[in-house]
Amino acid sequence: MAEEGKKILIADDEPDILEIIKFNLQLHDHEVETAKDGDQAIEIAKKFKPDLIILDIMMPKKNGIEVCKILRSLPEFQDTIIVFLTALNDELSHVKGLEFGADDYLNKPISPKVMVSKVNSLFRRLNKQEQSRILDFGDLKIDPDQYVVYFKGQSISLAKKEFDLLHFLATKPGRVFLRNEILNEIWGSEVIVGDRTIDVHIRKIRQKLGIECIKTVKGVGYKFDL
Amino acid sequence: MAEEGKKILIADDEPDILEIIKFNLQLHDHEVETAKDGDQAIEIAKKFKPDLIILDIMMPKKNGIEVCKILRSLPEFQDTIIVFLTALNDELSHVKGLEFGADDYLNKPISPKVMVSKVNSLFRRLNKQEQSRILDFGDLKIDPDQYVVYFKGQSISLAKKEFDLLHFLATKPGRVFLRNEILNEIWGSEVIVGDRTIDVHIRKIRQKLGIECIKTVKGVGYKFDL
DNA sequence: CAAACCTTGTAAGAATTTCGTAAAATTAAC
DNA sequence: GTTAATTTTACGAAATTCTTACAAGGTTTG
Repeated sequence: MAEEGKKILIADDEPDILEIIKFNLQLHDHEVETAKDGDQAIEIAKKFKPDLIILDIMMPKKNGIEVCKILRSLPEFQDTIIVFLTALNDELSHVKGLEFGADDYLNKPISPKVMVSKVNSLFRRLNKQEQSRILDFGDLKIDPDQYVVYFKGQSISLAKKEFDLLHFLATKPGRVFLRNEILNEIWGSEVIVGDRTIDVHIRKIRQKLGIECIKTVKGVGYKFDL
Repeated sequence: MAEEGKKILIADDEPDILEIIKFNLQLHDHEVETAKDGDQAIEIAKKFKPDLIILDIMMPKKNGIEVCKILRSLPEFQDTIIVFLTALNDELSHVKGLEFGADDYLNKPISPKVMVSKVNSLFRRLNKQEQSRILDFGDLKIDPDQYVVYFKGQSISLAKKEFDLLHFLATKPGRVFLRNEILNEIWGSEVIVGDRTIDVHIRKIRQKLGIECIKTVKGVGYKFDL
C-alpha cells in the first residue's frame, strides 16, 4: 500500500477502543498517538502535528465537535484530515460533525478492517486533493470508496454492477440517463448486453434498498430521484 | 486555483456555521460577508454587491426563497450566482429553490472542503457560460435533462412523445412549426403516422398542463406561446 | 345563405412498444 | 466444486402511441 508512515491521533475515552485502533493502524506502519479526552486531544495535536485526527464525539472535557472547531480555527490544522467517530443512531452529531469542519465520519462500532481501509482512502484522497466522494442523500449514502450503500445507518451490500449502476445514476440526481448512456458507462462501448439486463439490475437495486430512488422514464431511460 | 478574490455573501442563522464557512472561504482568498437573517441578507447584498450568495432556506425574518425572489427581481442581481443551503430530506424547498431562480443548491450538512470546492466549481461554470438546458418561461419550466416539466413548482410528467413535442415547440417560442416540420423532427422522415396523431399529442399536452401554451394556427401548424 | 369542403378537436379503443418479473443459463469468484 | 453474480430468455402487464370515427368549427363556392 502506498500510504504509510502517516501520523495519526485518536481521541476516545474508551481505552479498549483506543488500544485496538492503535494496534491495527500501527500494523500498517502508521505512527499513532492517543488522547483520552478533548483537552488532551488538542494538546497532543499541537505538538504531534498529525496528518489525521480521529475524534470520538462523546468525550470528557471537550467533545469531538468542540475540539474540531478549535483546531479548524487554527491555520496549521486547515489541511489536517479530521474524522468523527459517531454512535450508529446518532444522526444529529453526525450532521453537526460535517457542518463543523469534519472531512468524514465513521460509524461505531467499527471493525479494524473497515477502519484501516477508511484511513487509507482518506490519505489517498488528501494526496489527490479530492473531496469526499461519498454521495450523501440523507438517509441514503453511497460510498464509492467502500463500495457500500448506507440506508438509515444500515449498510446494504450491492453487487458490483448494481453498485456501479446506482452510483452512476446518483452522480447526477434527477438527470435522466438513456439506456445507451448507461450501457456505455457501466458496460463499456464494446460489450454488448441484452435489453433486459439493465432492468434486471435496476430491479435488484430497488429490491435491496426497499425505496423508490430510481425512477423509470418510459421510452427514455432511468433517473435517480428521491 | 484560478478562481480567487470573489465577493461572497453567506446568510444563515447559525453563527457557528457562518464562522466556519467564512473562515474557510477567506483562506481561499475570497472576500466574505455574512448575514444572520433574510432582511440583513438583502440589505448587505445591495451594498456589498457579491458575486455569489449562499442562502440558508430556513432563516428568521425572510427565508431563503423569499430573499432569492426579491433579489432576482432587481436588475443588478440578475447575473449573481445564488445558491441555496437546504437541510437534507427537504426535497420540497430544493425544488422550489430552483424554481425561484437559484443556480444550485447545497445539501446540509456540508463540510468546508466540499463547500470551497463547490464554490469554485460554480465560478468556473459561470466563466465558461456552462448552463443548464432548462427552458424557463416563469411559471412553466421545461427541463430536457430531467425529462420533466414544472408548472408553478409542480412537476408534471409527460410521456416521451408529448415531452419531445412540447420541448421542440418551446425551443423557438412564438415561431409556428408546420406539421411537416414537426413530423420530421419528432417522428423522423421515414416514419409515417396518420393525420390526427399530432393533434392527439397536442391535446394531451394541453390537458396535462392545464394552460393554453400551444396555439393552433389553422392551416399552418402549431406554435408555443404564453 | 346554404351546401360542400377543409381543418382541427375529441373520445374511445386497438396496436404497439416498453418495461417488470421470474426463472433458467451462463459466467466469474472463491 | 460450490456459491454468488451476471446475463439471457420468455412472457405478461402496463403505458404509450397511433388510428379510427365523428363532432365542431371555419371557409369557400354556387
